[in-house]
This record gives sequence, structure tokens and C-alpha cells, in this order.
Amino acid sequence: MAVQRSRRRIPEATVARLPVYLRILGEQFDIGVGNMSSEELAELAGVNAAKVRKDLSYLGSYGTRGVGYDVEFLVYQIRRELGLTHDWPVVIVGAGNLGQALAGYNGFGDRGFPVGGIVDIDDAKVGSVVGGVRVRHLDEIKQVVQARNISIGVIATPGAAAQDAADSLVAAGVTSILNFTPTVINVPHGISVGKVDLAVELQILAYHEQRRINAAQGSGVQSLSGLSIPGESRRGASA
Amino acid sequence: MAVQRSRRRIPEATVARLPVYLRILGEQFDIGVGNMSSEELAELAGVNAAKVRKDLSYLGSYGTRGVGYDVEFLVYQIRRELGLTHDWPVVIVGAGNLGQALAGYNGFGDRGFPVGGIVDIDDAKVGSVVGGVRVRHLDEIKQVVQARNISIGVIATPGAAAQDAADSLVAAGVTSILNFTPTVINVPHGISVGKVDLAVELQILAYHEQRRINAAQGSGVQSLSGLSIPGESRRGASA
DNA sequence: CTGGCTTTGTGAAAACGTGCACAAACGTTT
DNA sequence: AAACGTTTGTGCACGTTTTCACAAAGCCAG
Repeated sequence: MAVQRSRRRIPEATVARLPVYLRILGEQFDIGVGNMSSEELAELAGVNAAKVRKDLSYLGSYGTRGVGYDVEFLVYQIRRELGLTHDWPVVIVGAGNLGQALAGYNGFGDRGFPVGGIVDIDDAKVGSVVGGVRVRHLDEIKQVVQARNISIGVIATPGAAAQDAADSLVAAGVTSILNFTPTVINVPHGISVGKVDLAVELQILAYHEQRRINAAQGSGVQSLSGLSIPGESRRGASA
Repeated sequence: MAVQRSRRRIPEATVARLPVYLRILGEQFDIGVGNMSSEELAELAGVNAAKVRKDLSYLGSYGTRGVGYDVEFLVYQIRRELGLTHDWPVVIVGAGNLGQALAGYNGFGDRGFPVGGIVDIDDAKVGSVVGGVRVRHLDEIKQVVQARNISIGVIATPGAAAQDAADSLVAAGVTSILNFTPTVINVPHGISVGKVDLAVELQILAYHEQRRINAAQGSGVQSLSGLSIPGESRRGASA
């Protein structure tokens, strides 16, 4: 059978979980596990088994009833669907504290997102090497992006510079942006944006702490249960 | 009327957006804006105005019809609801690459989450100072947590150590955990967990890139539009 | 104090995501 | 080749979130 191309659209919530399954499957494969049931995968992913099955069903009918899923095959299918059959080099804008940390963080390159370039607007930083990559000036971003055919940009500037960074990235030809600043950026239609705001995550936890306190001293029933869930980061990507 | 205590439960999706509104309102206040409509706030937050109004309505009826919301008052109300009227010191587990970056990242302390302690299991790192805080041994985590009455822990270890870190945090008395590793952790009922996985965010963007490619070469209609939205990080927190 | 303009707060509808429950499908055993 | 135990794939009901749409409420002008 031919490779079915675009296939049906996968719900955003599912897309956010596929990387989790992928990671677990990869680990299991490495330790010699050849086959897994939705139940086992769900256990390791911390989700419901029915959800696992429904998520995987968007990829196709790749399981075997009474048996489970072939780990290696499933890894391949998820990688293919997520577009992880090849590397996606990224360009980081901002070589400050955060930018340096991201560049030096191996978790990026290890998972298929090597740092293809770092740019900064500060001449004092240009020329220095972080994470094995030489920092270049923001003005050269277009060359950096085009030289390595980069389509993903990461914004690690101070919040005030985020919009400028986004504009530069878009002008350079990047079509997906991961924004680490707390600032909301505007981009043209057709550009995907993901956002990670460390403070927001903490503020959400603070809310739960506060509720615990309120419930503890309040009269009532404390039916609030704080069972953890794998919060996925409320992604905002396209639509 | 007395301060209404626990108030009605606020939907998780709303809780994830309140910090965004809070930040915008704070910025506007700083530049002298005293009043804002839901429309203006929505514009800056990158969301729908009706959503802003519904979100804010969970706090109470603090707007004035025909006028809008008093910025300063709203800032106060959101802070109160989120439990941000006082600082929440955090303890970081793991003084490696990521842990050091987090400790040195001012965005934490600036927004009410000062680093109250850093611990690591590696004796070579214990004693060094990162972000102005001396690294202590993991074995001392309980003292660190209790000395500053810390209730939020951050896991910045390698993935393989994440579960141990979580267990240590819980044993030390922490009730909320922000997990930066890709590993899914298990915690007792009643503990809130948030998760930030940088690679997952990138993988989601890769999926959108891949779809763009598929759509471009595929026959069909490319109705897929990648309009960005301020993805708030799926936040992932408990319930 | 009336009329007109603006903007909130919220019911109700629509869209989306989750979880149950079970038929269909598969391997194995007898 | 039939009976049995297991596990997938999915229809359906339920809960949550988003969006629409509009009455109620406020301000201002005359």
C-alpha cells in the first residue's frame, strides 16, 4: 500500500502527547521490549489506555488485537507523522543567560534539533562561542537561516526584544517560532508559534498551593484533589 | 461583605491564562494606563474578547459596563486569586546545565519565585554558588525546604534521576513540582505537577512544519492555516 | 432625565477532548 | 476447527472550553 500522505488532521491535544509516547517507546525499545499494549504504554505515560489507543488510531491501524503494538514500527510511524525522520536545525535569537543555556543544553541536539546558529544584537557577544556555535550578529540572521535551511527559530531575548526577534525571524524565512519570553508576539498568518513561559508554569502551581491553603482553613469540604496530571503546555500553535 | 474564601473553582484553562493577563495589565499600569476594556486586553493577550470577559468573570464582577476594567484593581484581584500576594520560594533539584541556568535566570525571582535553595547529588557541585545561592547536597533537602518553608520544587536533573528527585521533594514536604525533564514522574495524590519539556515543544513545531511540507507537495487544498496563537504552555497542572 | 453609545456579564450553542464499554480481531490451546 | 482469553479500534455519552449574541448597566450630552 502506498504511503498515505497528509492523512487526516491530528488533534492538537494528540500531537502534544505523541512526543511523550515516542520517548517512552524509544526507551523501551532500547531495553529490548519489542511489543507493548496500550495499557502498558498508558501506565508509563501517565494517561488513560483508551486515550493512548485513540491517539494512536489517528496514525493508522498499527496495532494487533490480542497482542499490542510493535514498538519499533510504532516508533517509526510516530517519527514519520511528527516529521522527525530528519533533523530540524534551529536558530536561537539571544545569547544571554537563557540563550546560552539552551545552546548548551544537549537535550536539543540529542532529540533532533541541533543548534544551527545563534545570533545576538550585542556586539560584545558576537564572536563568542556557546554550545560549540559561534554567535553572529542579528543582522546576519538571514544568511544563518538560509545557509542551513533552518525553519525553526527560538526566541531567548529579553521580553522587550521579543517582537523584534520574531520580526527578524520571519523576515529571514523561519516558519515556526518557539518563544521563551513572557511577551506575546504577533506573527503573520501561516507562522506557527509555541510558547514556554517558566513564570506562568510556576504561577499555575502557586494557584494550586493557594487553593490548598484556602481549603485547609476554609470550613468546607476539601474535595479539591491535587492529583498531578502531565500538564502539557497549552500549546498554541496554528489552527 | 467578608472576603469570600474559596470561591467557585476556576477552570484550569482560565488559570493558565490569568498569568498572561496579569503580566499585560502590570505593564500597562506601569506606562500609565488606568483602565482597559476586554477588547484591548484581548488584543494584547492574543485571545478573543469574550474569553477575556468570561475568564475575568470567574474572579468576580470587577468591570464597569460601558467603561472597562480598572487596571490596578484587576491586577490586585488576579494576584490575590493566584496566590501571588507573597513570594513563593522554590527549591531546585539538580545543579547541572539546566539547574544553573534556571538559578541564574532572573525571570524567576522577579516574578515572585526566588530561588530558596539548590541541591545536587554530586559532591563536586556541592558548595559552589550559582545564581547567588550555595548548592547543598540532596540529602539536606529537607532542611532546605523547611528552613524557608518552601512548597514548590523544580526538577532540573537528568531524566533518569527525575523520579528520585520527585520522591525526595515529596518526602521533604514539597506539594507542587515543576518537572523540566522529559520523564513522566509519579507522585502521591494531592501533589500538583507541572511539566515543561523543551523537546516536546519543538517536536510539536516540527509536526506543523511537516504538515506544511506535506500540504505543499500534496495535491490538495491546503486549508491548513498555521496562524499562531499565543500558545500558553499547556500547562500542565493538576486538578 | 431621556436617548444614545459603549462595554460588561452571562445564558446557550457549538466545538473539542476524554473515558467507558464492547464488538471485532487475533493468537493459542485443545 | 472451535473455544477461550486478550487487546485493539471506535461509537457514544459526558465533561470542559470556546464562541456567539444580547440584555443589563453604566457614562455622557443635551
